[in-house]
Amino acid sequence: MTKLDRTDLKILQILQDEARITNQDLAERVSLSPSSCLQRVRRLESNGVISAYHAKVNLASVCRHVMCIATVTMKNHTREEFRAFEALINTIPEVVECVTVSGEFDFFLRIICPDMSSYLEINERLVSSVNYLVTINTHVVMNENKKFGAIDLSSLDEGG
Amino acid sequence: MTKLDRTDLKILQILQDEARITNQDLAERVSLSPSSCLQRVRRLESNGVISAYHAKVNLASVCRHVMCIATVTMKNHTREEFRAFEALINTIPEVVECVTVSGEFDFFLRIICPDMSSYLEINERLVSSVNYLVTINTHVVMNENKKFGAIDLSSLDEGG
DNA sequence: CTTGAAAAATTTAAGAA
DNA sequence: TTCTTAAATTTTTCAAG
Repeated sequence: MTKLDRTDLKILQILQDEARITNQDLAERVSLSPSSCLQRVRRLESNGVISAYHAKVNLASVCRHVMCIATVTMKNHTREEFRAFEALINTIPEVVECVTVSGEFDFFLRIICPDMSSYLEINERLVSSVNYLVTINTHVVMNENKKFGAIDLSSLDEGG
Repeated sequence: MTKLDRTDLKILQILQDEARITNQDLAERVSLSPSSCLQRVRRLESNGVISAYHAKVNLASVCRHVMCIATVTMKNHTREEFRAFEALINTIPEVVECVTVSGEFDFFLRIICPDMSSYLEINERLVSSVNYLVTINTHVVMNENKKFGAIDLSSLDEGG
């Protein structure tokens, strides 16, 4: 783990929300010269502190779609079945997120697909993956109240 | 809703994962001249098709933290209580995502905070918001199997 | 949409705090 | 080290076709 100083955190905070800011503007915002600002950004990139830059696309303007969140519970908690399920997930592009969790569920999935009938197909593939020893509950996203974008790094640093 | 042609979709697909690509390189990838490529990107931005550019920060390299997913069920499904809850969500930076869903739960929340004790504080604030007429179930994220980044636009267009 | 020139930004290198 | 300055390179931007 690299040590990050206050300036690095400022850079990260800005780039989280304005990833295409010019280096000159960024340098000014953090009170550095452009070259030393660039040096820090490059270091954050090569250290993996910044792992990627994403454009956020307003899907509604591209095409109709549905977003669902599915809770998944495996009947048998063997390593093999988990591995098999995770492997399957990675072959389905509509499954855009998968996390393993503690508690009554094993996974949360986020699935984005054109309509409910295509959702049902995906659901069937997921359920059949481990010989139907899997319970999936689906929740259609009706509204995105707060979207996952930037994280307030200061709320993490100072003990929330 | 703006009409998007094949080239726009290619641009969106690339920018989703490589938001800081230079316009020259982007132009080459989509077989356009730099100036007309830039024109398209600017149009996508001003139409809101591209809503933001985010740097993805590897939180583990910044500081210790926990990510939780919480399911929320309101006892009373009145508009006022929903509004109150949504308003509260927006005052808590550690709640980085909130969606309204159909099914047995009303909301899914994603919460990122320094540790479980700060999580408990946030939980208490959420529960007390509507006179404790709210049920929250917490799931600690143990592993991020597949992270939410780019969406395969072709899987949406062609009927999944 | 393309070309091509002007303006701006990025990147590199030399050297100071 | 990390920073700044300054020059060279590359990119962005805009006008004209």
